[in-house]
Amino acid sequence: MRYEKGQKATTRRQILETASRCFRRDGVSAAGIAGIMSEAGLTNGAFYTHFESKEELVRDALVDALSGQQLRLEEDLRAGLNLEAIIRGYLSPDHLTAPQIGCPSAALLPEIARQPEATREAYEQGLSRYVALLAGQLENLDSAAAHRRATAIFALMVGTLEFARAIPDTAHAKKILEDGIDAALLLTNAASVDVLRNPLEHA
Amino acid sequence: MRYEKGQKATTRRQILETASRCFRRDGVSAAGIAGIMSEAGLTNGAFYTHFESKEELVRDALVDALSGQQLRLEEDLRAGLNLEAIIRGYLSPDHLTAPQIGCPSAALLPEIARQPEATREAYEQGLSRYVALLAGQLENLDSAAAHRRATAIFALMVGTLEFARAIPDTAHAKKILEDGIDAALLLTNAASVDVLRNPLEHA
DNA sequence: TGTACATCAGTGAACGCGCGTTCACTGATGTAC
DNA sequence: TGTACATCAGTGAACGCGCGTTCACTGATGTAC
Repeated sequence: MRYEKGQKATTRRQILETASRCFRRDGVSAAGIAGIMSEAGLTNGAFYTHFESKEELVRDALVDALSGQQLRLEEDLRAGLNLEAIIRGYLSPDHLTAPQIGCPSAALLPEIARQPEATREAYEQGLSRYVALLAGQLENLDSAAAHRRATAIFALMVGTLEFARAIPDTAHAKKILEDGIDAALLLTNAASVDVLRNPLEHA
Repeated sequence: MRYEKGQKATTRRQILETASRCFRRDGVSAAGIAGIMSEAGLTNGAFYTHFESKEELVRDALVDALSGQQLRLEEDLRAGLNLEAIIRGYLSPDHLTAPQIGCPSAALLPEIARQPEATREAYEQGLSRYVALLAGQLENLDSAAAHRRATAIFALMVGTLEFARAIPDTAHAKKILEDGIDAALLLTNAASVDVLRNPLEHA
């Protein structure tokens, strides 16, 4: 059959979004083409009409997930949420239990480190953009320091969510999320290491 | 042939250590039994003399890697290293480029979250013991607060190392490690969130 | 001391299965006349 | 307006391959007599 104009682009979107979900849920190497295609409502053969290889799908799906995450953050900021609200949302029980639609970093980071260079470059760009958005919310630091601090805050958020997802004790997992929130807020509010080492000198 | 007494235990150790390296290097689902066995100098058939399944190997290899990490930390502390030195060692270029013999959390966390409950329970125990050791180094906080802070510091360390490993730009990766060190030290030295919010009140 | 046998860690081929990828084919729709 | 043909997204079987796992077999050594 011949399909309506735009049909191919729609299908590609569908595959991309399904793959992005499958990768975050099952891991990149554990998620197979046939499974992704069938979950997208298609058969395995159609895959190569849209992508050259699994490697290309991984890269495109990662880019898609990263830009989705960025867009959601931009919306949240436009809606007036402050950094504390962003952090609380990220380290929430909802995000804990929904890796398949959540942060691609928290779901895939060590596996991204094992991907080909092109994929890792795409990741680096997505990460930098996201960190830049967070850095813009740190008003008590100059631009360079804010970027450095935002990198660490996001690393803390990712590591905390990964811990909480890995352990089977749900109550303990939620406590870990709380610990992460407290420390992230501390990093958000602290002006510099020096202030902490000797608060009086900076009074 | 019949082997000397203790031969079987030695071989099991050899398989375990090889597997532990392969899992951290390639990921759990990407590392295969045949590859691990051949890297251990054996053939695939011998595997089931020592382990019931890949799942059991994963769990045992993870436990082994976690206890190895704990032992190394205990040695470092006995040798007089303080928390800052521990953090600098963890977020060092050497650790960045040697995931196969490094921290199992940084190499495997999202994949651990997808393992069967028994494996995740084993991970939770290993993590708790490690965090408890770190907490013991936070002298400016009471025991409960130290444990909570240590959890966050370790999450920051893990997240930072994962970021640095994922991005292909080595110079940028090393900057990220530095950002992680600064923030981790800040969390190490800060007494509480309140101090940071209003330093003067606590003078 | 010498010989026959039991032991069992390790070998290597084979099992069914799912992987990523290829390809001849289908068939509804757009286009040409 | 009606008909013949070209298009091409999608189908589904098949490719070689490696996966986790099984199993009949090997053969050096310990043990029994």
